[in-house]
Amino acid sequence: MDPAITALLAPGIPPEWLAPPDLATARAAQVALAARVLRADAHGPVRLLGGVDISNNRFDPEGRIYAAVVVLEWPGLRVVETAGAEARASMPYIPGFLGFREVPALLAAWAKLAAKPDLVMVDGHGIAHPRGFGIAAHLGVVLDVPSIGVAKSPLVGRPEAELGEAPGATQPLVWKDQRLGTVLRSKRRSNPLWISTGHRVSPEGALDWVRRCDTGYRLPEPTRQAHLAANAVRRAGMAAPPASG
DNA sequence: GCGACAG
DNA sequence: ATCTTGTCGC
Repeated sequence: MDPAITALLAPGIPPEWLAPPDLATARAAQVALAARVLRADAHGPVRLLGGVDISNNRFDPEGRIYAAVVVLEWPGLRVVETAGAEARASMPYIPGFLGFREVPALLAAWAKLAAKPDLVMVDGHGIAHPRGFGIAAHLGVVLDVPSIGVAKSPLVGRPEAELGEAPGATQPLVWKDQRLGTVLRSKRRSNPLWISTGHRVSPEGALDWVRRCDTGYRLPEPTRQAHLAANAVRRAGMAAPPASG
């Protein structure tokens, strides 16, 4: 295990839990770690916003994962730093276990940042997950950083009522009598975003932050920039693009 | 038992 | 997730 990465882990997070040997162990780790998720706004002032995403090749026999972390100033939403990393996938994509596939690569990129974000948006679900531990909650808990899940399609739960067509329309995202987040039509004629608490951010707070990061695209700026950055990392075949402004 | 199933 | 430019529709 890379010491640069284990040094990032919050106290009480066993490094070996990042890459469980089998799905049964992975599931147990999710249940244990989900107990640490804070579903309320419990964070300090936000001056730096983070966005993370990964990119990979459809049929790369090497199973390489290219991760990117972008840091944006708040307010302003300008990208002030970008970090990338390449890692081997420890497991294939399995719905419900995305965190184990992508988080290690994200941590490797995170370790390269000069300044860490105060709050991060993740491409995927937070607590809107079978065991309440989607990738946004996963990253948030292992780093103990406030996080928000911004997914492009559903995993569990549904809008409380029919979602309006107008841009800005919302519906509470509910599952098993719990409000986990919000379904948001961020853009006209686009499929909605599935926003949920990751860690240290309430379902309502998560929606507020996503709305503050609207730049006219379907995705909020942090996640949108992270997606572009991850693709750039992969196409360049490099793991450490220089910081930009 | 069967279908659903983030990226 | 990714292969890919222009094109159709609102």
